[in-house]
Amino acid sequence: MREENSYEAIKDVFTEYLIKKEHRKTPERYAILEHIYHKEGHFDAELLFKEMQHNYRVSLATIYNTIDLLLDCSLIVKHPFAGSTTQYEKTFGNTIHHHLVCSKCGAVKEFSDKKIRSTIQSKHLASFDATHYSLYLYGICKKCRNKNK
Amino acid sequence: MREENSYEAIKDVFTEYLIKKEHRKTPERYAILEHIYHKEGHFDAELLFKEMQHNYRVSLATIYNTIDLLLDCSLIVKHPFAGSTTQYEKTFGNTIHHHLVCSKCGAVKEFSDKKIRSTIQSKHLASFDATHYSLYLYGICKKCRNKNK
DNA sequence: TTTGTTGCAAAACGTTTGCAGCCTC
DNA sequence: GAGGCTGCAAACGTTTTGCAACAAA
Repeated sequence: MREENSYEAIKDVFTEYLIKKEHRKTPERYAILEHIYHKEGHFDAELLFKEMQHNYRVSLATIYNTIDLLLDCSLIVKHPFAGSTTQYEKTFGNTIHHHLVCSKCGAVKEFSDKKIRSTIQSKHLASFDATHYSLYLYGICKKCRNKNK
Repeated sequence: MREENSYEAIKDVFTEYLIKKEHRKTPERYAILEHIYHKEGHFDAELLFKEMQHNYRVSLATIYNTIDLLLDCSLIVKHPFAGSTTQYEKTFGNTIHHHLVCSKCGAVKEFSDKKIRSTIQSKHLASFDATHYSLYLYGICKKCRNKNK
């Protein structure tokens, strides 16, 4: 299975990271990683907490702790969207996409553009190993544009 | 003076926005806009508050209020960098640049790439009027790369 | 066995809100 | 003059922290 394989690879990345940093490989950390990588879309700490309560008992504190680790090893990214909670997203296994953010209503839409993608990916910086990127286009969405005419 | 002209233009954008939205043109709002547009780099609400205390008395509440307005009319953007406070940046008057964010140490560096810039800018989306964009490349900076060898 | 990690609850912190007075319009 | 805006301080809600118990190494 493609998905199985890719999740196993992700798990290995995390394991390597934990070993390198001399952090412990706790079941909670893997449960959180697994949960994140088996769902789609953006999430915040509390959403994980609520969703996971059905299957696996973890405290919010542990979720925050694990989110920090996952950010540190780039398995998730932090988004700048407005709103009270910080939004995250997994970095691998997604169709690579960009975000359109409406400056008026805050709506976030995703799109994908091959040319933009390849231009960015082909950029190699001497002093920086880029593993992934986030692109946000800000503007006015269709709905808001029509509203204020 | 080039700078004077461009700041005046920014001010006009803000004024138009305030009129359109039927918000009042208060001295505090213009003072905050002016302060932001006469400084370089990223900032958060408290930094503005501290810096402005020397010249102009504004409350933190008003700063937050004004930041919301400036976000709404796209004169500033919100950044997704890690850290306790939300970071903002003016959208005009900067050399257009992209951000390199080190996943390890959190350092943020700026760079500029003509090809990336023009590819993104030439993208026209039917249902979305894009006014500006933010690009973040995530990876490991030189310092951290050497450290963990 | 050692010590990092967890869960819980309390604390901290950035941001928002309520309200009285002020100042645009 | 009316009502939006400000400053202040209190409230809110997310995230962090301290601590005792637990479990990975």
